[in-house]
Parts: sequence; C-alpha cells; structure tokens
Amino acid sequence: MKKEKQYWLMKTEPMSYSIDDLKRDRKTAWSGVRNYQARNFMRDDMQVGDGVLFYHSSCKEPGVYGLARVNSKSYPDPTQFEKGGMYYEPRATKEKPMWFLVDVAFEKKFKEGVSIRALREHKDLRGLRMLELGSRLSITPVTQKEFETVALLAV
DNA sequence: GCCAACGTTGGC
DNA sequence: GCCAACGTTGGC
Repeated sequence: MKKEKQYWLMKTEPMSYSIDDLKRDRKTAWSGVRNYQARNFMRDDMQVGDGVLFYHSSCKEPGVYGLARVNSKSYPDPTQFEKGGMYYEPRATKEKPMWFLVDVAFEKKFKEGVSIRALREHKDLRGLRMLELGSRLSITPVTQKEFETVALLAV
C-alpha cells in the first residue's frame, strides 16, 4: 500500500552542499546524516516523489532556497563504511548498517530564498518544526499546506 | 537506567 | 565569535 505523498524540510550548510550544487549534480545521495530521528525519517517514511524544501543553514541569510524531491528508496549510507572518512561508523557492518539515506533530486532554485525571518513571520508557518527553539533536526516533516505556502512565498 | 560531561548545531 | 539548546556517551 502506497502512502500519500509527504513533504519534508532538509537542512544543509551551503558551504558544504548548496542548492547550486544540487542543480549542477541533478541529484545527490543525502549522505552523512548521523542523527537517529533524521535517519528514521529517511529509512522508514520517505517515498519516491516526496516534496523537499531545501534549506540553507549556518550562512549569511538562512532560509529555504529551492525545491527538491525524494528520488530513491532508502539504502545504507556508503560513507559509514569509509575507514578514516569523516562519517565512518565502526559499529556498522554491511550486514547490519546503522545509517541510511535517500537520493534527492533537483527540482527548482528560487531566485530569492525565503528567509528564516519570513518563515517566522508567516502565520501559516507557525507549526514548522524547524522554527522551534533549539530545533537542530536536519530533516523535519512539513505539511502539504506548509510546503505550498513556502513555495508561494518564494520568488 | 540515571545523569553529568562533552561535542555539535545554528541563529544571531 | 558567542552561547543556548540539544543529542550522545560513558561511568556508576
């Protein structure tokens, strides 16, 4: 049974991977997530075709800078097996991987992003989980309404 | 299974 | 660069 299309907000630091990088690559494996909640969203809940708000954090003007979509089912994050790599996970084995990811495909880059300030100011976006104080989760679910509201705010 | 210590995140 | 909030670790 296929679930309905779902929507997500995915954070990234543009210094390491930006919407421009995704536009150039067309799609990318969302590797390096090392948080259980975020992993569970990718492993258990994401489906091909889900909508993604692409968010830039830790930068001059944090905000949503484009749209993407989930482009694969989840599969083990290969970086967990890279000895000496930044994301190496000694507890993981090929038989029992710890970390999972999905592929994310480029959809659209906004000319101007929707800043975190604008997100906070919009009354229909008060429920956004990433706006909660101290929210550090790099992947959060958003409602269809929230997704569309952000898309409409964007230029 | 508690909880203090630690490292990280991320807006400002 | 600051610092509050958070998740994870590890000793007990």
